[in-house]
Amino acid sequence: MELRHLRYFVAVARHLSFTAAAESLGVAQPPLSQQIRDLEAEIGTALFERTTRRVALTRAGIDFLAQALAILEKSGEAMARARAIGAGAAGIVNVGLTGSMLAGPLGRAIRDFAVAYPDVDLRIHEMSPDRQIAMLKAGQTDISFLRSPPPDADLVSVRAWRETVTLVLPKSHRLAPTAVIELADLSQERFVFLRLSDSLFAKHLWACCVEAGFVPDITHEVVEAASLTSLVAAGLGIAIIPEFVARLAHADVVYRPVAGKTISADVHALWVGERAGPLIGNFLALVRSEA
Amino acid sequence: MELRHLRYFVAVARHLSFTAAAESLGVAQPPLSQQIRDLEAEIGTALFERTTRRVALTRAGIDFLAQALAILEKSGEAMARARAIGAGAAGIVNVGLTGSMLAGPLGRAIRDFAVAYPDVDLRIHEMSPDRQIAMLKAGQTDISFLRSPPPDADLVSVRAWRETVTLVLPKSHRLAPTAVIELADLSQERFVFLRLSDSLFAKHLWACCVEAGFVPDITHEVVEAASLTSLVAAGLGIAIIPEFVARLAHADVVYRPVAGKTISADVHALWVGERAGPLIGNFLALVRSEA
DNA sequence: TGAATTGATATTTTTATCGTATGGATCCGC
DNA sequence: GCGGATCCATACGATAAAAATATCAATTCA
Repeated sequence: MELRHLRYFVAVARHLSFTAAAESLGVAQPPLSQQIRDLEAEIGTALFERTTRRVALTRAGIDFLAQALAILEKSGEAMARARAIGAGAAGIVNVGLTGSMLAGPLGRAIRDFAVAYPDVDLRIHEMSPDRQIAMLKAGQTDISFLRSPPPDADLVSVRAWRETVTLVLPKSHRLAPTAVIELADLSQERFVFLRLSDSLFAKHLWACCVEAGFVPDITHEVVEAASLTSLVAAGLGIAIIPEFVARLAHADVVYRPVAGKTISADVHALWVGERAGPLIGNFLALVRSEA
Repeated sequence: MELRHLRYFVAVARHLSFTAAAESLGVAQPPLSQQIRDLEAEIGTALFERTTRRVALTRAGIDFLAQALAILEKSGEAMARARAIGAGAAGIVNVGLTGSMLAGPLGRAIRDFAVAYPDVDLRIHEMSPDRQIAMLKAGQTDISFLRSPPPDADLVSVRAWRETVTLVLPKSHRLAPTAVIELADLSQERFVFLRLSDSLFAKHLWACCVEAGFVPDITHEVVEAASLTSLVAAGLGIAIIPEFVARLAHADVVYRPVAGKTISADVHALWVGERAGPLIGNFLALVRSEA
């Protein structure tokens, strides 16, 4: 049995006429009769009761009609779904990221993507950077967003958006009134950092401090980027955070740009080259257009 | 797209090898490649990622595999169902009858039929005789069982089983001790009858009485056959009932055969000739074999 | 009763599927 | 690193399946 048999059968069952059905199918009547005959022979029972003048469904035919319609509909859906997935308009995208990403273009991109591709299931997985890389390689996520990712032969990496950093000071800090602050001015400060063992971005900041001529005095290490601002507000030190995170303004702190050589907080997208479906490309393109 | 494409696709997806899949399908490898190629062209997206050395499903392919399996299974089921219905091993049978039938062979037949044909849905519709005939003609029931059915050009009728009648007397009745009772002996009795306007069988009994030389004195008319025995037990008259109904013995009455010319209570099966499916034949054959 | 309509049948034409032969690419063993 | 083996793709002739044309038989309706 082939789908053609079902298409022909449904046409005859709809019109209850071989002639009319053949016309609607765009074929001649004899091949239609022949195909129905073949179908009945394969099933082993008559689907139509035909006199030369009237065509009627048998009981078996009535049941088979319902099944045939369901099968044909399912076939069409299967093709449409595969086509949509292939075109990147349907499917699942698992996105790895750290919480501090969502304040920037990524947050907007996630929202807009859901609107643009309603048949795509976008799933967010908030994790530490090294776990993100492990999940990517294990195939459990499709794309990850990291600041300062390490080079890796298995992974493709492009910059998703440019971002710089912002200094966070307690309102009462001696430098709070100062407009222009350079990194070197902070050599005697006490710092609140993301945990160096977790955060690649924190290591990058540390390296920038060293390049500026001092080793930062890190008094507290936290995991969540949002915690940094709170600790600064509590007067436990100062912090350097990605500029978009500073948009979640806190009343008890002030934000100041870091003058001098720009400190990068750029975010890079990473994925496994071979498993890059069109969905990933579509999503990444949207993220970059938001920047 | 044809089911062949799905069969071929599933084979390749199962083996993840064109060569092995072709062998399992019993075709050569090139036509298999060709069909997969055609399928992918029609869908508009690749279902496999192939290097010359490795075959893997794409995301679209993974989704399509699940759909293809479901469609193929459904196709097989549809054929099997149609085959079963055509062979009279599946479907629905609507049976029209009056309650007094179920005490006889029909009750056993219904039970046994459900065992023999588990895929057949046998539905009982208890109705008055004229309503049964109307339902038959309207196509709402498939077969009916009636005593003394009227001849009808649209309906086919065969005797389903032979049955005679039993006289029902109150225990205290003057004839209760008598073993041999003829119909003519009852000319002075008061009778409980099924309603003459409803029951063809009651009309038949009335005619038998007239033939025996008297017009029965009908003091009560009821609809349910079971009510007859209760009324007799209450001393309101005597009754003549089909013999199988007498099997539901009542403590306050006695049952006596009617001697002389046999009074028929035969049950006939009726159906519409053109709409007689194999199921009806199978069911009727079982009923007759129970008799 | 005869014209018209409808489905079945016979035969030719066309299309599509299949099989064989072959080529290119990768992997594996030496 | 080289040669054989394996695997999928391509090309082409053979074959089978489907479609079209012509025609027939049966029924309906005028």
